[in-house]
Amino acid sequence: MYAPKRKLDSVGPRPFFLSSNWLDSPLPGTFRARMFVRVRYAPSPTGSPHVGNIRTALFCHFFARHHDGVMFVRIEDTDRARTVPGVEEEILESIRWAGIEWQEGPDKGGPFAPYKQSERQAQGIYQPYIDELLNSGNAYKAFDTPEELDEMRQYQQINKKPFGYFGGVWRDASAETVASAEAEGKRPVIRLKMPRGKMLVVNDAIRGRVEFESDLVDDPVLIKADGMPTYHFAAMVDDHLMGTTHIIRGEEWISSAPKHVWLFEAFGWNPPVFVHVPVIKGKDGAKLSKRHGDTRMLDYRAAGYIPDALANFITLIGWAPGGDREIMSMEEIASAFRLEGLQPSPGVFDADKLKWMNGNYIRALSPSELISTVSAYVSNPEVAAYFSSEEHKDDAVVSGVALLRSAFAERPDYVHQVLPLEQERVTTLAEFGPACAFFFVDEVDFDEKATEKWFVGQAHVGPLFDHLIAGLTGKNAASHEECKAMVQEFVDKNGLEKLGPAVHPTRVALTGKTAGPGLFELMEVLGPARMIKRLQRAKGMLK
RNA sequence: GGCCCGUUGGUCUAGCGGUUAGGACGCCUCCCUUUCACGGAGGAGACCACGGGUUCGAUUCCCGUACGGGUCACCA
Repeated sequence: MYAPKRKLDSVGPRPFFLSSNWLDSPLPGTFRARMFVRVRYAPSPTGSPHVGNIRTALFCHFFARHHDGVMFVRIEDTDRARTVPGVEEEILESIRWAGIEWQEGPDKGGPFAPYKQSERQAQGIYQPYIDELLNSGNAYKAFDTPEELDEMRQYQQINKKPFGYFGGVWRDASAETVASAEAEGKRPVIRLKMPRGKMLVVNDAIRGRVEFESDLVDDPVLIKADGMPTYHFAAMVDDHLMGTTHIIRGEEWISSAPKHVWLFEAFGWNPPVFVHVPVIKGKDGAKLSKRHGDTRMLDYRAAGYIPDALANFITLIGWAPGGDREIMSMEEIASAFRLEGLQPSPGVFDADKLKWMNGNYIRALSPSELISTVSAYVSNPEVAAYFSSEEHKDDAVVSGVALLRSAFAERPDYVHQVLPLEQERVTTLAEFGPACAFFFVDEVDFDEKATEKWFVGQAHVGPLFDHLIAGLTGKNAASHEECKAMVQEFVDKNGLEKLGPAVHPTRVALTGKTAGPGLFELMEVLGPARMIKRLQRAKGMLK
């Protein structure tokens, strides 16, 4: 288990080089590599985390690991209406499955607990800060009704004005006006008073200096009418309070970044470094979302992906170690991870390449890892549910996995022999089901093309099966070599030039298919009893 | 529409002023071989979006244009 080398109590006034200008500083890379890092992963529990969300978490994790820093998780649940029960658990489960390690969070506490904004709000943590802003004149109460705001937006749209709230009547309303509105019992929101005529600079670690004209940035709501803070407010206050050194988040946040830097400015706080990572796009070029299908992180677990493979693959979208390296362990990525390797442009999620990578990871599994991995997979109820759903319906997988599951329980030794035979032929764990099914069923399903090709009009096949049945009868086991000798003997006696004409029909009789593991390996595992039965049944199908 | 960001083969990318523009996925061919797969060897595929500069020299630096993306909520 990874433990931060840095003591938590070292969080405090940050050294000069952690200012957002750190990129401009002449400090050599070696010095930067030792910089103190505290990063947060701040998801909102409004829906199942998808691969894009988890990639951000992965970046946080690798960055923190690389610098022996701290990663913490903070749940941004300030929108009560949109908070979905159970999602918080799913988020934690997703990042845990991805192999991410965090040192502080809602599940494990930490020096800055609580790590859930609804709880922080309940403790009154944000109150003094909003009061400070109100007192310093950097925030104001606005009493507009939703209808009025709608009207404003329509007006702006029609007149092609910049959209947004640029003050209305409340930005500079007199104390009396505000007081009388309050006396009427109206519930205001509190908005940040953005500066006018100023250039707001966001120092982004990937893009460098990004400028925004403050006149074009509207006044964001800080506190909603129900008293809850918005993301803009809560996240920045918390990032300051929790000692965040780097805000690693999706590129979709970049346009609200000037609001965030201004907030830090208004408080007189030293801002963290912003790192806006590029979005992940679907094949259609648009930001990855549910409608692209197969984006939910845990669906990949159900679909048979190895977490390390998925993690490896998605961190490579938008990040590269700088050479030709691609297949990298979590450790290797952590040690190679530098912000400089982050890409500014969005990347497309290529499911084919993911499959290739997953196949690589499956092949790299040791015999014991193979067994434990597949065993855990087939006993996971998520799997059947996933492949029974309408979008992913695959009966072959469902039944194959069920076969494997009961085989694990009833004849583990047999399964252990079977699995390695398909290891280099599958690209997902799910494929083990259909691929291995023939080992476990009483009667194999015959592929029509296979029987047509090898069971029809091939005079030597009948005698071949008889030969094998005769050779197998009375045996308890038949080794790879013995099986091969048997087939070879038939080939020699009948003047067949190659092994093929004997091998292929035998394979079809035994497995029902034309593709699969080496015939003799598979025969050894199958054993004489099963083979004799199958050979006899196949004999009856010859034409 | 405003603002912001981006642009190297279909996709992920290396490159950080001078390269036959490298690798990976996918695709094709061949080899290995009892099939499939793995593995190995090749191949097709990029006028480095376009147009201007700067420079002895630009994929690399600067400016435009085009195209793509992001964002414009009392959501995050």
